[in-house]
Amino acid sequence: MPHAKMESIAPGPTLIERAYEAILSAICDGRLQPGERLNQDELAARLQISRQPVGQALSVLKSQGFVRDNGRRGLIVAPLEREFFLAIYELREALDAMAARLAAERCSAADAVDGRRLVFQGRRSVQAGRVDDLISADMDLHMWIYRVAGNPLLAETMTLYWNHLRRAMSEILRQPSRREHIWDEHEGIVHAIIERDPKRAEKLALAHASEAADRIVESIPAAGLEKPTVKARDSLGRALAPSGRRKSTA
Amino acid sequence: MPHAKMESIAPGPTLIERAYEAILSAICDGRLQPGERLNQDELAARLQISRQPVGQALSVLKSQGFVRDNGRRGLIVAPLEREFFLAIYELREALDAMAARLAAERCSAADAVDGRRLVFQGRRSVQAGRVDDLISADMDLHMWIYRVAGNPLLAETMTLYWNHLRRAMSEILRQPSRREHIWDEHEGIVHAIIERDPKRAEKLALAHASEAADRIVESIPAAGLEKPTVKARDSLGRALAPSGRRKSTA
DNA sequence: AGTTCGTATTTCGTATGCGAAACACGGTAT
DNA sequence: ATACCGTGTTTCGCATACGAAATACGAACT
Repeated sequence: MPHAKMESIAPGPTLIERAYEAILSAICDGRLQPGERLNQDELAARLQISRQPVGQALSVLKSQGFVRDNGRRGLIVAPLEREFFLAIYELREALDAMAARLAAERCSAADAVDGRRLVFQGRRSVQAGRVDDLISADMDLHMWIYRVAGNPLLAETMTLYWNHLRRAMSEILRQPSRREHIWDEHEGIVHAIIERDPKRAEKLALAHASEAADRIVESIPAAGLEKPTVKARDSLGRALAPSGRRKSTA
Repeated sequence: MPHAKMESIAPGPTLIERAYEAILSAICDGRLQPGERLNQDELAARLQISRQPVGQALSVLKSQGFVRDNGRRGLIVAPLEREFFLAIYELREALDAMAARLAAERCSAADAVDGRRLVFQGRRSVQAGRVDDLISADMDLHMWIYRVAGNPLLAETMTLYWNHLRRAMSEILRQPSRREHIWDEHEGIVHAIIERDPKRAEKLALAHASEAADRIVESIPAAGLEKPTVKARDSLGRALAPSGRRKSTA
């Protein structure tokens, strides 16, 4: 008896995946500071799990460049380095330009609706002024482009890069003057895509990425920016612990 | 007393890293077939280590797309899928073009010497006719471009992608007719870079990647290509075991 | 007091132990 | 003969145990 068409249910998120997500998000929004040391025991205690899944999650994060070996003394959160962000933006210029071009070739009517909505929501976030929302809206819009471009690997790769960028972004978005301008550019790109004008979409996306690169560079001081051992421990603990119940930092 | 300027010695490769390398190379050169199931116990036994480092290595390989979840039944080697390679080549077109352009802007005299030597060695490999050597020479040349381009992240990213490509490449290089042509193209790109002609380098690199994409597509059948459970076990075992002290690629 | 050596502590990498969930198989009933 | 069901086996995720290597600290000696 064929039970209709039914696929096997997905094996729920493992502790490894949950640890990965928890640590990654803590790094990306700054609750774990650049250069801060990561202690497996401590992370495990916060997450209320054993060291095993924490270690596996850290292995993956290391391979993705979010954490870095610290000699024989474990791992540290990757510092914010100018050259690294320059490198990311160089790649982003090439990939965003391509993405915009492909998106303009493949944009459907339904996609267009989504795009317009994202621009609207972005404008609203600018009004509201919360920095976290601005970052989310920015990411959402660019992810829309990647999705419409129809290349899953592109979306996946850029998701990683954007997680790196998020770490430096709250600095950039400090000055509210730029915010309107950013969304003017976004709107231009989206319109070019919706109107299926690949050339223009590509050109605008390239210019947008270029500008963003300039802004990043000036926002990151020459040397690595690692604030040594700030006591942001409390908010970290709360955010990492799935049940909210946390051992005090001692 | 400062003992001259002496940096701390690097902590040797861990079992995790060695397991990662061993499994990755087995996947990339086909000793582990697409779709083949990966058993932690078995891999651990072959490598003569415990399951722990094997599991960590597999976590990383999974995050990089070389292995894939197989429901609740562990992991399998990622099948060779047409869409995936199309996606890779789409990215590669953008990134190779950019890399060639940047390399042409930054190529030094010493770089030029290396580039010419790589072309020479490539031609020699074509003469010799060993497929493994051809793949290595191809990779080496493209890695040279990435390195000269001066973007470490680009080199790292493309290394990953090339490891994926290697899996499909031996199929392509079957027909020896193409080989000469490939190295004609390589030579053209290298010359453009050495002569510091970014426009031409970019154009040639784009065309080269485009052609390669076409070749890949026709070499991969429409559906996933997983040969079920071939008995390549013996060569695998020898190659994975650390005691097997010969690197064939060297 | 300053320096140096030895010991305790930290912390990772690795191995092993344990339980749960899915598969494989053989026996039984129809 | 075929369908079904219960048991044994496999295999993974997670926890814990153990040893090595490095640091940190304190005591003793000059």
